[in-house]
Amino acid sequence: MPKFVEAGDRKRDIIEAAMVVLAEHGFEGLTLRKVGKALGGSTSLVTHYYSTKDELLDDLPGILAVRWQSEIDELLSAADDPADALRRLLLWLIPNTDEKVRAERGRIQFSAVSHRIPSAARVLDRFDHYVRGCFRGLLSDEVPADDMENVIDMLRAVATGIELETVEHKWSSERQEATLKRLVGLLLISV
Amino acid sequence: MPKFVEAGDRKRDIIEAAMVVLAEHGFEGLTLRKVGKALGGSTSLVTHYYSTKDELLDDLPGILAVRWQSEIDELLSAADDPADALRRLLLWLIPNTDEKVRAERGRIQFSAVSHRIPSAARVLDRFDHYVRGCFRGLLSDEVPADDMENVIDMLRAVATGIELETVEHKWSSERQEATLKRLVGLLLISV
DNA sequence: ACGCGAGCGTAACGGTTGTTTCGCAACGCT
DNA sequence: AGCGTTGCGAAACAACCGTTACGCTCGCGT
Repeated sequence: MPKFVEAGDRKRDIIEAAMVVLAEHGFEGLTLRKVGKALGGSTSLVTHYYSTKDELLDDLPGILAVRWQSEIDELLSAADDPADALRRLLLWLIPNTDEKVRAERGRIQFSAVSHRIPSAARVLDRFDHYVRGCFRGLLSDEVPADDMENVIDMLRAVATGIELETVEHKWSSERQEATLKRLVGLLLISV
Repeated sequence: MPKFVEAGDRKRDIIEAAMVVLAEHGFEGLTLRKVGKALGGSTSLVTHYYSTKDELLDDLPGILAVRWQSEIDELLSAADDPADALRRLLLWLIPNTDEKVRAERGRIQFSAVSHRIPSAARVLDRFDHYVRGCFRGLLSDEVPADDMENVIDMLRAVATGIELETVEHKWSSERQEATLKRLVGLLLISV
C-alpha cells in the first residue's frame, strides 16, 4: 500500500463530505462531483473507494448511525444520575446550535426519501430504536412498565416536533428549551 | 382564445400533478417530463403554461397553502364550539389516514429544501402563521395572553412531532391520537 | 535502486435534465 | 370560408449526471 492512506479513514472523510453536500443540496444535489470537490479533489477520489454511487448511499446511513450512537453513549456516560442523563439526552435531540441545525437538515433528507430508499428508512428506524432503548433504561424507576411505551412516544413526539419546527421556522435555542422543559415537566410529574 | 381552456384551471391541474409526482419521487424526481406524463401528455403541456421550471416551483407553494387553508376553514366552520374546533384542528394536523400520510410526505419535501428554495420556506411560514392564528382565536378564553405564544409553541411541537414520527416510523392512527390527546390534555389542564 | 501498484486527475461515454424550436391540429372571429 | 391564435406533441440543444478508461505520480517491498 503505497502513499499510506487508511481506507477506513478515507471512507469516513468521504461520508463526512457527502453529509455536508447532502445537508446543503439534498439528495437531488448529492453528486459525486460535488463530494469530490468538497474534499478538494475530483470524482475519482470518491469512485476509487466506492465503485458505485449506490454503494456510497448504502454505506452512509450505517456510518451515520454509528456516529450518532457513539455521541449519545459519550454523553450518557458523562451524566451524574439518570435524571441528569435524561436531561442531557433530550437536549442532544434538539438542534440548539448552528452546527446541529445543519446536521438536522441532513437528517430530514432521510425522512424525505424514507419511503422509497430502504436504507434511509433503516437508519431512521435503527436510531429511533436506540434512543427508545436509552429512554427505557433511564425511566425504568419512574414509569410503570405498562405505560412505558406511551410515555416514550410522547417524549419522542415532543423532541421530534421541536426539531422540525426549528428547521422549518428557525426557533431559537431558548424557545426550544422553554418548550421542551415545560412539556417534559408536565409529562413526568403526571406519571 | 380557441379551444377553450381556462388558464387558471389548467395551472391548477398542473400543480395537482406536480404534487403527486413530488410526493412520490421527491424534489429530485420532480421533472417536467414526469409531470407532463402524469397529465397524460408531454412536457410541452407544462412549459406552455410555465415558461420555466422555477416558475412552477414558485407557484406550487402558494396554491398549496390556499388549499390547506380552505380545508381548515371548512373544518372549523363545521365545529359546534371552540373546544370541538380545537379538537378537529389538532386531528387535522396529524396524518391519520393513508391519503394524509401521502400528503404529509409531500409537505416534508418542502421542509427538506426550505433553506435553499425560498418559496418552500415561504409556504411553510405562511401556513404556520395561519395555524397559529387559529389556535390564538380558539384559546383566547382559556389561556392568558402573556402565555399564549408559549402554549401555541407546545401545541405546534406536539402536532409536528407526531406528524414526523408517523412519516418516519409509520405510527398507527390510534398511536397518534393517544399521544396527542394525552399531551394536549396535560397541557390544557395546566394553564 | 527499481518496479509495481495505490491514489487520484483528465477525459470521454451514454443517459437524462430543462429549455427552445418547429409544426400542426383545433377552435373563435370577421 | 378563411385567418390568426392557442394548445400541445416531436425533436433537438447544451448542461449535467454516473460510470469507465487511461495516464501520471508517488512510495513501499525487494
